[in-house]
Amino acid sequence: MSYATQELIDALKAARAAKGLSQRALSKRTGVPQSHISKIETGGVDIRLSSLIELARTLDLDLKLVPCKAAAAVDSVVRSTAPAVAAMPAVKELNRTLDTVRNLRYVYPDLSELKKLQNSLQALKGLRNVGRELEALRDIGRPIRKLKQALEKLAGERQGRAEQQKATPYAARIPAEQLLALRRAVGTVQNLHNQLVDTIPEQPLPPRPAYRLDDDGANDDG
Amino acid sequence: MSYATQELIDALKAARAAKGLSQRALSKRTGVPQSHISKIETGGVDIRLSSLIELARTLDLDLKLVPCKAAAAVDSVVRSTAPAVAAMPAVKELNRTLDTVRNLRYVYPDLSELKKLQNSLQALKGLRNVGRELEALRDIGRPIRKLKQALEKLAGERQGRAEQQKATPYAARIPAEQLLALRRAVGTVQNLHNQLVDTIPEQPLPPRPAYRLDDDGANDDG
DNA sequence: CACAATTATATAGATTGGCATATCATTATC
DNA sequence: GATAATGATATGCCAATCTATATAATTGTG
Repeated sequence: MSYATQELIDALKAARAAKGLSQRALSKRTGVPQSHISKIETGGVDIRLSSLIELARTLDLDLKLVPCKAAAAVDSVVRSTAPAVAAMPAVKELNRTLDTVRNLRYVYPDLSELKKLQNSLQALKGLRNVGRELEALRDIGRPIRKLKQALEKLAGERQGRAEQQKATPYAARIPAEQLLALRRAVGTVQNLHNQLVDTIPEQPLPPRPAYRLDDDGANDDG
Repeated sequence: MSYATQELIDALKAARAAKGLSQRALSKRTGVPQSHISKIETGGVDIRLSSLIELARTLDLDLKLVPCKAAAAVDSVVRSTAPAVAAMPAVKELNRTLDTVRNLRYVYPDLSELKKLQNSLQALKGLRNVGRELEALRDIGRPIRKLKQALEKLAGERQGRAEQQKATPYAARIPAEQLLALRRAVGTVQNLHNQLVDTIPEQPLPPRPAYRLDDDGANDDG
């Protein structure tokens, strides 16, 4: 496989990872079978143009033929658009929430919902267009911070009562109400993620219960 | 074939045409068989990435994967590099010569050498790096303008003599000397073209007779 | 250890890629 | 003016390889 080819394939792979899409999820969106995506990413197959374009489109990438002379300038332009997002307040909010979650996970390391939440947020961070979703991100972060406060208060109370905390299954360590809130948060994040990954025919972003409706989305599995 | 695919193929085709390369010439340079190039350009075949990259490379194009968001900016950059050439004095000289030739063709519409010359000049215009060849272009334009003057003088003389101009074959309407000069001009232009298309292992540009030496070059046929 | 999700492999079928050649256009020669 | 010749592009045929369906290996989780 030529260098240029490898470079393109790597870019595709990176883009998929940045969006937090699994090969299967990407497959569903593109119509390109998952097994192909696997081969493409690993096996150095000489992919056909239609497949490449399908994959690129779904990853919000455009395949362009630019004069070599302009290649450097183009790279510069591309670089200048991507990290612009990183400086925006939306990402700051996102990072803040991510910190909160990491903090929570330190206290509740076995809570799978927290891990899921962290992963979803991380995936969200990889999306280019997340920068415009400040409000949505605040709506996500606020309840999570509230949740953290509630849990801290709870921990304080429990400390007084000195219960047998280790024996109880970890999921039971926090009241059902908070657990539900947590799951709702995961759902909201993944919902937003799906919205941003690209316009998919699904219900708008207002929080929905945590149960599944379909399995088209990326990673929005239980 | 998808729209995006078609667009890329068209771009390739245009790039080839702009370089004045025949399918066969491109084939020689890329290793991609001419029959494929034909199929690619016409038959809507789902070309493989390696072929696409080979063709692109030879046409001085880079295949880039850019975020859709940055696509417009990239287009702008590409546009801004290409026509920069169009404003340069070298291109002005080229256009001047082209005008002269068009003018001549109006008077001698059947003279195949003139058509060839015009085509060669047009192909030259499509080359990115022609902008640096002001002197060479002047060397081309000067004899052509001189040729035109000579022919105009000749036409004036003939008008007086009132010969049967229509009956004589068109090639005979101008004296052998001028015809030779014309052919020399064609050769010079195509020579320069070959030089610029990209560095190919051939003799340098000093004017050579119009006969063929090999068939590797683009269009440097008789 | 079972279960689920993600990724990799195997075999069957479709299509490209390459070779030889046909078609079409233009030029040269008689 | 007809015909041959040169060059450019398009079309059949066959091997090579990609794409697709199904399945297996791998990894993480409870």
